[in-house]
Amino acid sequence: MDIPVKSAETPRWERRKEARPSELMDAALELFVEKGFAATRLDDVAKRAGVSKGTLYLYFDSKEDLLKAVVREGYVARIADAEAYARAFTGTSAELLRDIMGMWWTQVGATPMAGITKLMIAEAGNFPELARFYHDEVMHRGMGLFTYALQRGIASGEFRPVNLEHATRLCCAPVVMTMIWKHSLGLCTHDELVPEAYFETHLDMLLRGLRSA
Amino acid sequence: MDIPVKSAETPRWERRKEARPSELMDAALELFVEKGFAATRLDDVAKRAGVSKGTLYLYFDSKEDLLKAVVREGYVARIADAEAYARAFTGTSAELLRDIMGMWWTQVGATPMAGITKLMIAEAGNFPELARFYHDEVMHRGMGLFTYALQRGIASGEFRPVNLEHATRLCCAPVVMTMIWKHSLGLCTHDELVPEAYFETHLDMLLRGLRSA
DNA sequence: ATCTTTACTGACTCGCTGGTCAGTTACTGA
DNA sequence: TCAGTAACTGACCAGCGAGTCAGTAAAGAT
Repeated sequence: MDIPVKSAETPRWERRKEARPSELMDAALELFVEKGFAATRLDDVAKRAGVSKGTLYLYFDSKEDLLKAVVREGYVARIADAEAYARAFTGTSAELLRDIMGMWWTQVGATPMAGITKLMIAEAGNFPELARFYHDEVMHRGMGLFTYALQRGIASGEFRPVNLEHATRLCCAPVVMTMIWKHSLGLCTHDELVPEAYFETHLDMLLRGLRSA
Repeated sequence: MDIPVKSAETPRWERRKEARPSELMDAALELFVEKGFAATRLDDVAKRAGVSKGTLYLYFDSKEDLLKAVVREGYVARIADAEAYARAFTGTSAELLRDIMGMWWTQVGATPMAGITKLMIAEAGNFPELARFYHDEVMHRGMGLFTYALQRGIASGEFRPVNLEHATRLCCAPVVMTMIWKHSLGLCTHDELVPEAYFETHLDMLLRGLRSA
């Protein structure tokens, strides 16, 4: 009697214990960035990952737990790589600044991970511990890279002495703004901005401002 | 029998038709900025404004309507004022840049209104029309002020020719970032940054980068 | 004083969604 | 081939909060 539709064909679902968490986190990242944390339904996250909501709860304790996983996952070891790169660098400090900015954009800014920054800005008030983690482990260490390059240039006489805290922020602000823009107001405009060209202008202006002459 | 507590004292509530809307919008602004749109309860908004939720619905059709009112209200005519100021300005373009930035910070950045920017970034995806309104009427016009000052300086030979689109964004990014920071990750750090000093450094660097020499 | 108007209240409804769990089905290995 | 296991499903529940409305009382009119 049972209707034997698709019998012996592909099973209705597969067991894929390994792949599920990252698929769920990818789906969650997209939706959290797009709609915000509170406005995202877990049913939708599960659907986008191709599973049911029950499965989501096999891998994550709660919605907040999922958010934390998404943020921690996105951060990964990229900053540590960049730190090692900076320490080993032997060229001019101007080149180092350019490299750090380029790596930041190509490996983070131009990827979906850039959305995490927007997400943390939107949700910092509701998840203070998570915000602190992100601030300490991502923002602060990331900014530290620029501080290092600036300090290095000043020590060698390549740059004039400037307020390090201020100069570091001035390096980062245009890049962070561009990442945020892409995932917020930029969505409702036909944006002609070419980030790479923009950052080239940014570096040019910055280096003129840092010239020791 | 009725317990005559506070009889003949202050009435339980007052009729204040005129003041209610702005009081409600002020309360809503605070909570939206603090918790985000979806995570804010209208009961809390009403309570903070000292009324019941029913009263809120006398003045606003829905939660979304309240958000729109808050955003439009915050924007007000400040930009128009600044535009008039810029057109009438007779000093150097460097001074004009400094004035625009200073006015922006003191009249918006340093007030609760700065939170609207963060709010729009967080909610742009959920309210496209509102985001477009904010983009066109606030961001775009605001950036136009800097474009004007830069163009003016280039025309007079005070600044060297630069990509206007890029330079405009470079002027704004540090200010916008500081406003956003104040209302997000900045909440969980004992931030030592003095915005006024930071913007002074920003202008100094910027003007060195713009020097025509 | 008393009536009328209307700003305001707060208890209620109802849809929605985070979270649960008993049951189902794909795999495993003997 | 046929249990045994565990990954997965989806119907369900409980609580929450946006939005409603019949009733209340403050201010104004007569």
